Amino acid sequence: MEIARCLLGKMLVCEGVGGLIVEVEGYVGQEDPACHASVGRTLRNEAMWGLPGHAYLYFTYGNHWMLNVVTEPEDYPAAVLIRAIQPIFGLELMRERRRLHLLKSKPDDRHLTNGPGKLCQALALTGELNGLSLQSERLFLAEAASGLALPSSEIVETTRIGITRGVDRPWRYYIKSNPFVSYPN
DNA sequence: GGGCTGATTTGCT
DNA sequence: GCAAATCAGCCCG
Repeated sequence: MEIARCLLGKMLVCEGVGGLIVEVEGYVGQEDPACHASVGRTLRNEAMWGLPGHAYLYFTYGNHWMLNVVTEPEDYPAAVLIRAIQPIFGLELMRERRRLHLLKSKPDDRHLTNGPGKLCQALALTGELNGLSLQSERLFLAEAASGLALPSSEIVETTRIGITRGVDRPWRYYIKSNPFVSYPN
């Protein structure tokens, strides 16, 4: 889970649109009942068994793509789900893609990227990018401007959400008091 | 602001 | 067939 914590505060950019990672969850190994790899190696979760530093993208609930960062060496399935980012670049494009103005609720930039499905829509991340390196032209993960790691006093550790198995493991991390975190405590 | 529910497609048993 | 690492709308207060 060390890597999950390190990803907080890092910059994620896809074709000029992106922001700072503010919320993540770790899914580790076949023994983790919430990890997609718990069912073994399949076509869907193949990318998780691949090289670290690459993307694992999957589709769920009929509408949503989810972005994960593969974290362990080849043949050990583990990844960190990016649950929320703070928008920095390409705000206008994000607003267009999210179509907040068409929703009933009042437009609020927090709704651009405060959830794993929302941020994929805002950055236009789909299965097309599955398995891609996170140091590629299109999709890029970089150090935050300061280059400094976040002090642990700024990180909140809780249980993962939106799952039905392995709910006890405290592998969700987010930046304290950040307005773009989904379901802050 | 919080809780509940329907939507909708894919991958896997 | 069914469950799913979600989201938005609706109701309530």
